[in-house]
Amino acid sequence: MDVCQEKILHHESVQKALNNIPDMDALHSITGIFKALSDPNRLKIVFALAKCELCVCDLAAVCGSSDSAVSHQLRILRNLKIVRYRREGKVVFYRLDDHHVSTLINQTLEHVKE
Amino acid sequence: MDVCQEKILHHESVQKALNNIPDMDALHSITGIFKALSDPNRLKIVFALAKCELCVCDLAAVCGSSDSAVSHQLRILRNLKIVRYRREGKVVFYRLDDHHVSTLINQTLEHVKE
DNA sequence: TTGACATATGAACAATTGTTCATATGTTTG
DNA sequence: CAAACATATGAACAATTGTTCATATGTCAA
Repeated sequence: MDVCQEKILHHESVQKALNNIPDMDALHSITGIFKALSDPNRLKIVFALAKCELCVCDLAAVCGSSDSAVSHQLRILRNLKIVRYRREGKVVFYRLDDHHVSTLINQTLEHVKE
Repeated sequence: MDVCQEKILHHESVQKALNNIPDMDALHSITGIFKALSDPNRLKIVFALAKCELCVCDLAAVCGSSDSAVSHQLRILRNLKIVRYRREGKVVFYRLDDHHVSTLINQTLEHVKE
């Protein structure tokens, strides 16, 4: 009812805005990244891995949560190509997939500090 | 049980990682920003406002959702200092509070494109 | 003041999320 | 091969989230 087009107050601006909005696919890719970084434990994982390579139970110690919980979180980060891993015997080492993400969180740190 | 300290495999790395993790307050400030940007409609709002100032019902048209829903979302963005507003008569115009956020989403766009 | 309009907000409900627990997979060592 | 260990995963449950609906606030014009 109030989604009705007749109600738009500033047509040209709305049109300009609409042109600037990425398509649904891109939109969901971006929200995926942000959602991944919106959980304190996952963010801890990323901050930790920004410093050095760590295995699952190291990360569990860092986060103060269980191996299982961390493993679930790591899968999410893996699927989004935020982290990659390398197996060495029984141990699986995780690290950041690229430096984009550290840049991202550092930039957000700046925003927050003000 | 598996949070036990004895299980840590790489003590020095864990220590180094722990030193790199911001305190809880900073951590929650950052996750707050990311959480805000992790909703498709809020992200649309931010992309829209990156282009020009818009009122609530313009934004509703852009997002394809109700005025009320948009207003609720705008409060979240307002509380996080992501957007600011200006009243002109009956109409309230929103715009981005600073350019940090547009930088942030554009950077994420880059990450996603690869 | 009254009515119309733009926006804001509280309550409630459905959908999503993160954890735990149990169990499975994969790897090394005896 | 079996046992021990590191990690992964599915199901289920509690907590959080985004929307809708009803109503409230604030502003303008008559």
